[in-house]
Amino acid sequence: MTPKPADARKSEPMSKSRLRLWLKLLKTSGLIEEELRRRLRSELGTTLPRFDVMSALSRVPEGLKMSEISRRLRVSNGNITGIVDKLTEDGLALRVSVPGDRRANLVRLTPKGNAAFAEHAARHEEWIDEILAGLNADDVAGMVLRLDHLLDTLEDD
Amino acid sequence: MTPKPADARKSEPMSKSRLRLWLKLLKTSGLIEEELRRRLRSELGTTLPRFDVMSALSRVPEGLKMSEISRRLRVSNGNITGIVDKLTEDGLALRVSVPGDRRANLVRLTPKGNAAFAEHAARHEEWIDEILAGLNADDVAGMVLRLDHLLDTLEDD
DNA sequence: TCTAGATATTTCAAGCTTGAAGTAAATTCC
DNA sequence: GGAATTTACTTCAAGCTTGAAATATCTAGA
Repeated sequence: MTPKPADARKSEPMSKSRLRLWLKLLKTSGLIEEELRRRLRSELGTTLPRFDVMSALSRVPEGLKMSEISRRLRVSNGNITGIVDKLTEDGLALRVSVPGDRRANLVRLTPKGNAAFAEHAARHEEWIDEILAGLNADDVAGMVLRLDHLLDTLEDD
Repeated sequence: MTPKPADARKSEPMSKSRLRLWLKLLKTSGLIEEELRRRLRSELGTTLPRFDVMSALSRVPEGLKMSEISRRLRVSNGNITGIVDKLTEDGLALRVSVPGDRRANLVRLTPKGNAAFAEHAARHEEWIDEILAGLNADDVAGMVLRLDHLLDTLEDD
């Protein structure tokens, strides 16, 4: 990790600088994610996966199919089964059968789930604001531009 | 996820744009990480945590203490115990006692471990180069600048 | 010396995650 | 209609991850 002089970097192969970029990206998102997990746990008694599922559900009052949740969150079906089970045990979500398709369920937040998530989402937004407080509007806009470009290149497979 | 018109964004509170930035950052690193995990698994029969531990060990031929590995990788001590156990079972790493401190062990790559990691690291670098192929030298440099700035603000706690 | 505290590691329970295999129901096509 | 395929979901084993508790050892201070 000892930084080389700037002029040495220029002659470095692209693969090395891309690798360095990846390591920085990973470190950055890991640090932020770790902080969020800690706060979700200690201040709200929940976890990031549950927060993510509730977040997806909160956008669609009529509910989402299990497979739709896993598609949106990019995680496996089996994973969602377990998380929705837990949310259901805690009275935050429920499964509703889909008329005309006995294979599927719609998962929906309960009123209790909605109230809990409203609170969680507000706290989450405050935390991000605090964690990223060192970035001004230009920093944020510049970073978003770069990330959009990167996401574009990633998403055409 | 429906994008608002650009002029609507300007009046949006900073907390919202910081939140959007975080979601993009998370998505980006998640997509790349997922691809790396898949390839480590299918092409090299290993996992990201093992790769990370071997990577840390490969930089220090004389070995690292368990606690030093967990500090560098920012994961818990108990976690490292399990991963080093597995690497040891596979003959890729070994524990060496530290003269003068019977509490600690140095963990070291075996010759087999070194050979395996050299191969893994080369493939890993190729994959990153391929995954980030859409970014040219300027893109990479610009992104690194932004990330360094963000890391600076994160690391003064 | 003795003892309080710090350090190094392991163990454990609980939870997340995946990919594969299994069940059930719907759809397509001959 | 009936067989083959696809879709929806659950179950399971294996592995990662954490935080807390348990051991063992070392270190520093009274």
